[in-house]
Amino acid sequence: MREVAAVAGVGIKTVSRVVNGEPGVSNDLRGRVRAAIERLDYRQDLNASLLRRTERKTATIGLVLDDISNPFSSALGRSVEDVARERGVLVFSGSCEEDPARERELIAALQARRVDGLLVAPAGGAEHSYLLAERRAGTALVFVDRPARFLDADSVVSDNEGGAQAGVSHLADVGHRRIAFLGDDVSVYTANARLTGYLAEVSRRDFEPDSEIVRTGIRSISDAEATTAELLRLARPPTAIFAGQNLLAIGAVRALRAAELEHTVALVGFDDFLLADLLEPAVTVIAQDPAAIGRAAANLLFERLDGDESPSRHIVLSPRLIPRGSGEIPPKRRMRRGR
Amino acid sequence: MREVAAVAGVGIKTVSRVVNGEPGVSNDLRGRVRAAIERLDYRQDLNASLLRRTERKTATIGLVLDDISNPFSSALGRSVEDVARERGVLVFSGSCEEDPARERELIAALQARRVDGLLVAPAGGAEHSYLLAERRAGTALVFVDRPARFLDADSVVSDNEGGAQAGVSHLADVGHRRIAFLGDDVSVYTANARLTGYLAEVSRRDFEPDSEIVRTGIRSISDAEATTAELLRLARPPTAIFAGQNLLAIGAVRALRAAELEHTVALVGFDDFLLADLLEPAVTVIAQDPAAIGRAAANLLFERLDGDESPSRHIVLSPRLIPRGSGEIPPKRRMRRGR
DNA sequence: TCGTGCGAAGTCATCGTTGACAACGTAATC
DNA sequence: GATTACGTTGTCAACGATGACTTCGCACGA
Repeated sequence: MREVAAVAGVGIKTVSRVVNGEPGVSNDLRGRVRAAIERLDYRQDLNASLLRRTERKTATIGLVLDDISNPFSSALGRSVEDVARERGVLVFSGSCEEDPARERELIAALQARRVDGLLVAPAGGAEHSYLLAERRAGTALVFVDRPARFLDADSVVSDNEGGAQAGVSHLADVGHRRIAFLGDDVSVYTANARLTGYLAEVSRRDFEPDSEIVRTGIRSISDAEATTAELLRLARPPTAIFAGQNLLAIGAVRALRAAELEHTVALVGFDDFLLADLLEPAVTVIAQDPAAIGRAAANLLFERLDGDESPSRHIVLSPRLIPRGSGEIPPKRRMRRGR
Repeated sequence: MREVAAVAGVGIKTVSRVVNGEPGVSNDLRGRVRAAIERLDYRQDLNASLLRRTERKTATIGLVLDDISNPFSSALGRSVEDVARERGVLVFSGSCEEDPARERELIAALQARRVDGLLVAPAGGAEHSYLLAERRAGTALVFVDRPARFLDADSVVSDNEGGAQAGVSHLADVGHRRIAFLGDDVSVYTANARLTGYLAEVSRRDFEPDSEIVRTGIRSISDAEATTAELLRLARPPTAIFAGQNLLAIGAVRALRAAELEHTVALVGFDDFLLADLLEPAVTVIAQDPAAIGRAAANLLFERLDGDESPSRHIVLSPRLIPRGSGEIPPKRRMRRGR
């Protein structure tokens, strides 16, 4: 900057004024400064600039998700990015893999870089009172996909419980009485809520509860595949499966295919996924709208950054049942293998 | 920081030493400083810190991709993040949507924040000589998925041409002579390379070239679906389709299904995608390894940041043909609809 | 002629932090 | 006892930039 000033033959402050488009610079000087900037490839150092500025904003936010390569997360991330871009804000993104320690590390790293706001999908089991201090320090904070624990903060989530209940209800309407549940660890908020919805509907319908067909702690496609295979080998196998997450539904499809039962055992999954409609049978899902969740969360965050100090808001989006075939398979008495 | 120093009753420099784990602080003082930090919820301001430091590193890199919500991109992004995390580096990510202007804007925003390095998948048509200045200024630069234009810089790409050629060759081996090509705009490097591979193989085999069945400028699932439907309605429809990208293969599947030709017309896609193996027929693909590409690019970037000044390196990863069924359908004489 | 007002440009301190260096106290050495 | 050495701690300037303020020149009206 000093160099630019020297080359243009002006004071350093004038360069600052030109760079920031402030008034009070003659056209002559403005031109000379512009030329010097061009010639020297000068780029303003935003970090230094923001250090000095009164309104200490880095025009930067942090996005902490479970795993940005999950289709749900990446769609959400993309919509956050789009909202941020409109405001000239850049997004740091990080995956915490359901590890509370990793979550804290990530958030600390983001804090150290003085992000203006944080969008967080908290890891299962994490506890967020430690964020109180950050918030007092002025960082906006919105929880996304999952609410905070022990901290009163904005959140944007799906109606997981209602969605799961609707899914199970759908299966029950077709005639199923023995519906298995596949879900992630119950320490994960969404997994727990969906399990709750499942149990609520099972009990509302007076189905025989059976812990043997309620499986939690399942995280990956291959976990889900193995567990489903196990379920299918039970003495009294389920006639339908409710999968609590996109990857788990995919794993269930794999296992059903392997057992050639995809047209026999019904399946409803939480989360829509690409190609669900092209499988045979097409997979009935409770679809969330990740882009809408991300957009809503980002908008909320920016409202807070703009100074909205109203009490915490909790936005709940309703997922939508999309019947496609796999959820409409009626229960059939079937022979157990080898009997 | 001043506050911390006051509370601990020490000089500000001592606080700095404690925060940075520098030696030469007595245990007594170190303890008091730690306590004060804890009590005041002090967080070091990395931006200010890095401003002052001699080795001016922000421990931050930028990742510019076409669209981070694309499965290929998000897998790549995730592996970059993992490599970065090991080094305590945070990742800014942004999507440029094949828009060179957006790409420049994004890169300028990243530069203004003084990222240490950039990983860029350049937009089609973009030209990168403007990055010369940045690189002179010390920013490391690695191109990923696509090489730079008019700039000598490291790159990590797949062998697009070879992969496409192998895919077409595979179809030809099954007996196809009339193979359609679906691809993005040829200004996009990968699309162009894959088209080149396609044309090379078509000409090597002395197939009748026919521009009617070579379609470019296709970007989305729905574009691909519409175009495929069009191809199928031709007087002389192709007996096989080569889709130049994951989304395009999916669109082609949709159209084939709609026409009930999925078992009649062969299909090979570039890029693997989730569930490709569960479709009926399962989709034969030329699989890239996005995680490996991301990892390699990130490692290269960090080597450069560590001071490696050797000439530009160009890493080329070979994609792998995965036969699954759709690519092994032999050509059949078929009735045109309504004939 | 002089004071006034105004726009344009520059000076200086400062944001939070660290590098260079000085100052201090204590112990070992001559 | 004076000198040297060393480990601890503090002071100061500076990183690149901007906010508050001052200075300067000029036109204007009394």
